[in-house]
Parts: sequence; C-alpha cells; structure tokens
Amino acid sequence: MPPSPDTYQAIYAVIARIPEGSVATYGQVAVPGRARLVGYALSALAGRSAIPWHRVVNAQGRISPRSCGSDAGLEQRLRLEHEGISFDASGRIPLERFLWRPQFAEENQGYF
DNA sequence: GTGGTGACTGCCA
DNA sequence: ATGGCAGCCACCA
Repeated sequence: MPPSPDTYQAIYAVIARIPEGSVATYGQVAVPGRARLVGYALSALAGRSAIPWHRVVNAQGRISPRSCGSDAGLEQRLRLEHEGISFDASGRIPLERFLWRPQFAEENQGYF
C-alpha cells in the first residue's frame, strides 16, 4: 500500500504491526531524528484507539515520562506485563529480549 | 503566517 | 553512571 500522505497514519500503521509480546522504540518506528513525531502522534491517540500504543517505549526501554499524570504510564506497564513482557528492578524492559525485530523491510515501510 | 510546545534521540561534559 | 544541549517536525492558538 502506498505511503500515507498523513504522517500520523503512517506512524499508526507501523505501530499496529508490532506483535504482541514485543516492544518498539520511538526511533525504531520513526526515522532517526523524527522520533518526537511518534510521541506526539501517540499523545493525540491518548488510548482512545485500537492502536497498541503501550508497545512503544523510549530508547532506554523505559515508559516515557508523559507531560502530566502518571496513570497512563502505570496502565502501560500493566498492559505490557499482561503480554508477558517483564521489567527489571530499575523499571526497564530488557530490549535484547523484547525489542521488535521486523524481518522484512516492508514491515516499517509505512513511515520510512 | 508566526511562534510555542512536546509520550524523543544521540552526543558530549 | 547522570545531566544538559541541539536537531527534528506536526499540531494548535
């Protein structure tokens, strides 16, 4: 399918491909240098969509500290643990185990 | 049209 | 290890 002219839609398309039990970083979803757009796009969702927004974490494997309210962060962690993703004592996800590794370039062509 | 803002990342001290 | 700075782009007032 052709790339969406709508940047947000392209980002959502990539996130929607993240399989259950895996996580992806903002930089992985977006072109390096444009990771902010991903976070901004997700903030627009605010959990009112079918997009698995909780599978997106920052480059350090942590729940991104949102601008206000930590409730969403707690919910994200619960959802990830429910999918079998574990956190270490520091509250980080071991990316070497759970990071999404797309096998085909087409997997993320939506935004690249 | 202009400017401020943000769920980020990578580099450097 | 932590903390600061710059680059980045779309959205909204």
